[in-house]
Amino acid sequence: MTRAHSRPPSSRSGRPTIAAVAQRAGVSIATVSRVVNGVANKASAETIARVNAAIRDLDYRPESAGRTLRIGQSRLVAVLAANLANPTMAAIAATVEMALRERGLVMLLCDTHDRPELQDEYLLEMRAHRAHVTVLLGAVASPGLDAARPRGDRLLFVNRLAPGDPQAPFVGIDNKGAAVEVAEALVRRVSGPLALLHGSPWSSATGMRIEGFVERTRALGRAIIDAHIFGGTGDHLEIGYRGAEALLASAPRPAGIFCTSDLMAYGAHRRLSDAGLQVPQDVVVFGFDDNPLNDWIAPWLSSVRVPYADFGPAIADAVQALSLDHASPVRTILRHQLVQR
Amino acid sequence: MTRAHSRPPSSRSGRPTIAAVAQRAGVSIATVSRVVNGVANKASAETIARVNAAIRDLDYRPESAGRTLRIGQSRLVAVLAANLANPTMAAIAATVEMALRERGLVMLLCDTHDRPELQDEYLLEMRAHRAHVTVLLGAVASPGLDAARPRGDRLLFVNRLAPGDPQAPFVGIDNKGAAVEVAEALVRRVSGPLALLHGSPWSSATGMRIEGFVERTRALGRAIIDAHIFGGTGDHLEIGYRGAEALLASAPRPAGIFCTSDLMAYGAHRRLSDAGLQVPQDVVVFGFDDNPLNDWIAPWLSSVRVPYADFGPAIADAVQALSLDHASPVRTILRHQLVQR
DNA sequence: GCGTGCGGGGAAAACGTTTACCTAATCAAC
DNA sequence: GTTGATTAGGTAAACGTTTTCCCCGCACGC
Repeated sequence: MTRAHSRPPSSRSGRPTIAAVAQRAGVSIATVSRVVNGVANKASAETIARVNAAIRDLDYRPESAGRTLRIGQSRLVAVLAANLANPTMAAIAATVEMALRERGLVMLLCDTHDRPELQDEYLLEMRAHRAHVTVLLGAVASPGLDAARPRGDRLLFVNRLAPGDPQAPFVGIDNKGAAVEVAEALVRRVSGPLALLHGSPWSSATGMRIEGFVERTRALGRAIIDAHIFGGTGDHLEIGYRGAEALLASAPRPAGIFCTSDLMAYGAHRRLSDAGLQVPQDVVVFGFDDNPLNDWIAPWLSSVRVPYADFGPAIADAVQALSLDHASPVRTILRHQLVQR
Repeated sequence: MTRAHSRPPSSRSGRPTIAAVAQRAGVSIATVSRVVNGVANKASAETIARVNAAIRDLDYRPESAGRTLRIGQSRLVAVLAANLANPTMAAIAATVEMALRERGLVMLLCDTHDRPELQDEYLLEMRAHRAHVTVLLGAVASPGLDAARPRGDRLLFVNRLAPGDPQAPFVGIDNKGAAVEVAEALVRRVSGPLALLHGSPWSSATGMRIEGFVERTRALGRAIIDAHIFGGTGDHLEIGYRGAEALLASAPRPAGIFCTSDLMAYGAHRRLSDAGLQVPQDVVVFGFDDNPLNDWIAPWLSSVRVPYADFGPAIADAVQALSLDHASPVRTILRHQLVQR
């Protein structure tokens, strides 16, 4: 049996702990902690140097569980994305992650698949991890969401407003304004009735896109053919395909179509191509999001470009504002841009 | 009236703790813990029921930091993806997340952008979080990676073999075999020389794709025009575009092109379209990955379909095998499929 | 001479779990 | 009736941090 010292310098797990660093630097663990966290006026320059040397020598990095337990807050920022298969969401997630990292935070990314039960499960899980802030990248109404807000969980809504609470912290674009611009552009480019293609409008983003487009189109004296597809799997690609199919049967056939998402536009385009129609020569198609791949694979698609690169910093800033000053009403509207092809 | 007991039932943070549950159920915290974790033969059916009732009443969920600290292992599975902007990676990440969730694990997803420093930073961060396993969804050689293995970090390599250690736990497809099939298909479909379009082959996946294609094409007596683009940003779309440009200038112009990724194929297609060429009528283009959107937006593209839906379960299984039996050599080869369009 | 403030640093108490021991009681087997 | 195993449950010690009190020494103003 090894008659060990009073305390082994590194834990049984084999990792260096703060105690090991303290021992090597010849100081107390309190001092090490203060040096690591940069507490001012609590250590001489010489002590700081000694501690940092020990940290380097031992390859020490503080364990997050210990800190989280003590602080009651982790450095994890949970991002609950509605659908990772959507390239726009994935692109936003990537920029968010980078921006958070620069601020010393770590992104925890999940895919809720737009399902309320999954969203609720994740909300609880993230609470258990004492997430710094939970970012809902496309929230869906759910019981767990209703429960989370009064409980004091810090939530940030992105793209879609909080269901039932338009005042909740939000980062996104002016969906309605953008849809108005789409209507104006389509009226300018084609004649005759315009088509609107969408699924169930239960999210604020979809709702406002529809609203803006309908209002402006009517105001400009154009008829609207509403080709909504409710029910089914809710898959945007399929909605687009089936919606376009319905439109092909309508007379007169609309020469301009507004789809409430790029994915829907992809689906619609597929059906139109199958029917031998050229986009945009025979029919102009507008999507929404203008995901980063469009320039390469959908040069036929007009869309509303959301500034995905700006989302990262904007969300990271909002996250920090939210954790510093709980009362501050965060609301960031990013600038979109019409892309016509 | 609150008669201050010896201990408040819920911590100052306002959340119910295991102590609160114990008090309400009239048992010790040890018993609550055992019930929560399903330890057999340590609680009567009646006690279990009482504890569960208390848990429901208080809306209790164990805090992960406490558990992690005690166990020395968190339920986080870190996934370090090389490039989230690639729809295939995003799709794989989504299936991984779902499969892990079914096994009670949580995915922590990061984007390394194929940069060694970032990968190293994340490896350390995940170690600090005591990640269950770290999954490298496209690893890149780096000093931190070399350091992590002897240290005992549990690593799982997906798609690309571990740089410098082909024996390390791996989940992926048979890249070389797939590339052989591509060569055979192209030889069958077009005549004349074939083109190979790729970037720097520092990853095993790219390397084996090149190897398989080159070997088989030569064996079949066809010439190869190698249009590699090294340097630059390394962006696949751009590589494809510039590579196609080089091919347009070559005589004779190849009637079949193999791009080592779908993204490259997108870029190439864009350049070919600009030149007025039709795919696949004028030139057959093969990509690799066949990401889920191809059916909709790239009906011109032939590709190797990786079974992204199978990755989730396969990776989750590997993660569990790795954490149960450290010695077991994990190696899963998933079945790919040639998709010709 | 005396308070007073400040720079520098240590001891120890949490934070919320899990689990190694212990103790009783019950029950089957001899 | 004594053993020995098994079930049921409690006590208390970790796990690795941060932070609140302390203490000490020294300079400063009076």
